[in-house]
Amino acid sequence: MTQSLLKKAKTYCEDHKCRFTEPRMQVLKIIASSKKPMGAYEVLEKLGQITDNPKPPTVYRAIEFWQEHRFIHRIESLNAYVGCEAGHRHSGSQFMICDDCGTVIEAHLCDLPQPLKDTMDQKTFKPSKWNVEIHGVCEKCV
Amino acid sequence: MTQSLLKKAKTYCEDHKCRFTEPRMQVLKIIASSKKPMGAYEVLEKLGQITDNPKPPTVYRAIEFWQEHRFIHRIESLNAYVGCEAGHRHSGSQFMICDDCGTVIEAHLCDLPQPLKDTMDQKTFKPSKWNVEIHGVCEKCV
DNA sequence: TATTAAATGTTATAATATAACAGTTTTATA
DNA sequence: TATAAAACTGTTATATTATAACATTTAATA
Repeated sequence: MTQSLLKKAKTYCEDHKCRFTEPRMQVLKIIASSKKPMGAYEVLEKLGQITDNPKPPTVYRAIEFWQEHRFIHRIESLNAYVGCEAGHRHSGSQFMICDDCGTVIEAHLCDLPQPLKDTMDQKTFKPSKWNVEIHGVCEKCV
Repeated sequence: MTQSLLKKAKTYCEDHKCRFTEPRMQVLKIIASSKKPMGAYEVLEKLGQITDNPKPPTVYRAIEFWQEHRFIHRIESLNAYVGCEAGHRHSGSQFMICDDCGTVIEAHLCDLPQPLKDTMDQKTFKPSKWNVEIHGVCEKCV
C-alpha cells in the first residue's frame, strides 16, 4: 500500500495546509511498507539507513502527525504503529492481531457495536474515541 | 471494593494453590483502593510508604500475577492498572475511560459483539482475547 | 523582504518495563 | 522429618518507550 498511501498523504497535506516534509514522508513510507506494526525505535533504525543519525523526536513527531491525520494507527497492546489506507473520519478503530505471525488486520466498523452503545447509555457515558484490539490467530497461522 | 476484592483474592489463592504473599497483597490493596487506574510507579511509590524501599520488579511481578488471575486489568491506553471485582473467566474486557476525571468504568460483556464476530468470520480470524477502550466523558463530567 | 508560524535538529532525560541472579520460603516427597 | 524441588522475593542493572526544552531552519504571508 506504500505508494498509494504516500500519494494520498501528499494530497491530503496539500489540501489541509500542512507540510509533507522529508522526515514525515520517510516515516510514513517506512511504516506503510511494513506488513507488521513497527515500534518507534524500529522505525528510527530504518530511518537511520536513509538519513544521517536521526533522533527519537524526529520519529515521534512524524508518528504523532500521521496519527492525528489518521494515516497511521497505534496498536496499544504492542506499542507499535501501522499504516491505514481507509481514511475514515469516524472515531473508532478495530484490529485483529495475530499472535503467531504478528500481522494486523484492521476492521472498519463505522459505529460502536450495539451492546457497547447500550452500555454507554446505561452509564450515561459520552464516547468520543474507541479502540478494539483482538488478539488471536490469523487464517494463515491456524 | 478493596476489602471484598482482597478477600476474594485470598480465597482464590487458597483454592488455586498460589500464594497470597505480602507484596502481592499490598499491591492489590493499593490498586483496588484507588478509584482511578494507577501506573506501576505510582503503585511503587505508595508501596514505599508501607515497606522499605521496594523496587520496580516487586510491583511488576505482583501486577503480572493479578493480571493472570484477573484481579486487575491493564488499561493499555493509559499504561495503568485497575482492580476488577467481576471475576469473569471469559476473555474480553471493555472500559470506558473519562478523559476529564480519569475514572474508569468497566463493562462486562461476555461475548464479542456481533459486528466484530462477523468480521472475524470474514477474515477467518480466531480470536483468543479482546479488549475495548472507549474514551469520552462520564456522567459526572458532562 | 520582514515577520510570523510551522517544522526540524539536538541534547538530555523522563517514564515504563524487564533480565539476571542470589537468596528465601513453602511445598512435595523420599 | 530431612531434603529436594518449586515458587516466590530482593536487588542490581539495564532495556524500551516516550517527551521536554531550546536553538535553528524553512515556508507562508503581510
